[in-house]
Amino acid sequence: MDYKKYWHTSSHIMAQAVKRLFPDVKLGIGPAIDKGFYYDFYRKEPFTPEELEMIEEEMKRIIRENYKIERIEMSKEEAKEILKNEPFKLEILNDIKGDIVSFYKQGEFIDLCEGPHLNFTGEVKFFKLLSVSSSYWKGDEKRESMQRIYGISFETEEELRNYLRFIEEAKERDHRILGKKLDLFSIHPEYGPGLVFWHPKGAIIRKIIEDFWKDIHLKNGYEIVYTPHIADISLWEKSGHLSFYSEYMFPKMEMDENRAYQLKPMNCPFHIQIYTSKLRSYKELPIRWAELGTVYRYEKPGVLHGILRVRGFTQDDAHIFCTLEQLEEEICKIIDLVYFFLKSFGFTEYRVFLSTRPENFVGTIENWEKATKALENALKIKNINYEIDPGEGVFYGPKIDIKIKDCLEREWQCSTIQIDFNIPEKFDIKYIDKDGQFKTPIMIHRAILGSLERFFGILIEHYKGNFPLWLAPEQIRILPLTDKYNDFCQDLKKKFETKFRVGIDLRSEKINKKIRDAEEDKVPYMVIVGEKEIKENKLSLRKHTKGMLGFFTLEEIEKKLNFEIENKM
RNA sequence: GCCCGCGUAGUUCAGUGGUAGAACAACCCAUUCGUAAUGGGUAGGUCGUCGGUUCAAAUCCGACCGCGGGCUCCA
Repeated sequence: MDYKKYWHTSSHIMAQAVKRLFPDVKLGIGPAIDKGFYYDFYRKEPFTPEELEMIEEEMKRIIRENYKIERIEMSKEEAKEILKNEPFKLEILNDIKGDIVSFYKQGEFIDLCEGPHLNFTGEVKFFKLLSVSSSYWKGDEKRESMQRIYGISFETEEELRNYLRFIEEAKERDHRILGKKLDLFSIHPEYGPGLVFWHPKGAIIRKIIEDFWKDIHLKNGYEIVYTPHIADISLWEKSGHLSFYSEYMFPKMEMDENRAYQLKPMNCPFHIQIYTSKLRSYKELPIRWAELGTVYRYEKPGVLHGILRVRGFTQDDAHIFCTLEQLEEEICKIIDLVYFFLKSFGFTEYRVFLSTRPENFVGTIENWEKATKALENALKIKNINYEIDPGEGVFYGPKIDIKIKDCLEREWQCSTIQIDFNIPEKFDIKYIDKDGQFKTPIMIHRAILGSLERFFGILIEHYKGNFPLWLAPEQIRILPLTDKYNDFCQDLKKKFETKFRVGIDLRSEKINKKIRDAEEDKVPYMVIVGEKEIKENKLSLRKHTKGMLGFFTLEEIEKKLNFEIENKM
């Protein structure tokens, strides 16, 4: 089923309804999007929920009236006459190349549009208008603010219901809500919007991720480095950040002795300093330096979002210094590492993008082509399907971006592999080659998880807070049936504690209440102890969301849990 | 940054000009129970901040800060 066409027609039906109800509203654009459709209208006031209902009713009428949808072609001159009262449409008309343009007409409504569309308005069966928001005309903040109405439509009522349920499901997974409920992190806007405070339960997950990350990097030919959070402003002048990145940088800190320091928005200039601390030989290359480097960027107020978009974050950064000949193999190795990490966290679906040379770039076209070729070859060697994003590379080099799909099929970009010709030249870094000549290495920037903050937010939503055992902050909670068994349970806790992260609920509550609270805290395993367990020397094991598993010995439980942890289940 | 909406107890929310409320959580007491909420009590709020209107402001108006939905941007 080609939903693009379906949704595009739905958006025209919505525009027709709006035009009938509010004739003064001017039309913008109304495309189908990944999931649904929208139409931008120019109007002073936003649409109210009541008006949305009116629009929905009118749309139902248009669908019932079942107009034939006709494609009409005409010259631009004729089109201008039809669109004389639609300033935004006229602007689009002027941008269109060629002399003939197409319109689509249904009933009294006609719209400049390339199509394609359905044949009749009655083919749209079930729809819902979802939200209203504003957007800039042509995405340009200097232009008019349009009112955008989003909607979704399907052929069957069931599909519509499923989609609405999906929206509800996504809300339940919201990392901002789960983060608060599960006591993982907080943000204190009065003391710093976009700055994340990791609570003990969130911090233990971060520690596990960091340890895993360091371990795997050391086993894969990387060396770990640490660099400062601030440096003299001159470093940022030299790197070029002050001229091309200053709008994202926190203001400099003026000091005495004529010095000013700058909080780092990126780690690369620091790694370069380590590189230049001595003379390098070709024998050392490739050099792979990794750092969980905390950077600060002054993101615009409106773009902050939970811990997915923040102002202080820790990148799982690495810089690889290598020769052009080594480039392809290094990229292959990075891709392997990316896939290994993503799989470990339960992400198995990816989309890969190769971004090529943008209009503004540094370096020679020859180098750009070599680097792009290297990225492309690596993808081919790895047999990876990829899409090309023409002109979307960073100004200093081409890149590969890997987007992961979470369990709701939502896409997130974490991993990025960027080739950089610029910075090695800016800092004039060299190595001595076989022939005794000084040469400039190529640098690769790469991040796998992206940032720990964003990745953690994605993980929370992906798992809905039900972390796999290896990540769960509290792996087991011991629930004594009554106070009588508290001492026994305290001893049991000591035994488990040598191998697992264990909690205990000693409140004089009923077992049902203790279970309910443990379930709500999303603790993977509950061990319930009463008369029976002590007598038979077996423990009652309950799994989160699954319920009672049966009776097991301490050893059996340890073995089972260890297996799950080792396999990251 | 722009458009719109919102800001009341730790949390979720009620309260539209006249003495600040509920539930959950916390604390205390009672209860000792077999796989998703035992009962009772106590404590907790300059109603985001500043200013204005008014005899009187959580409530009306303005500015600022922040949050949310989008736009733009991005790890």
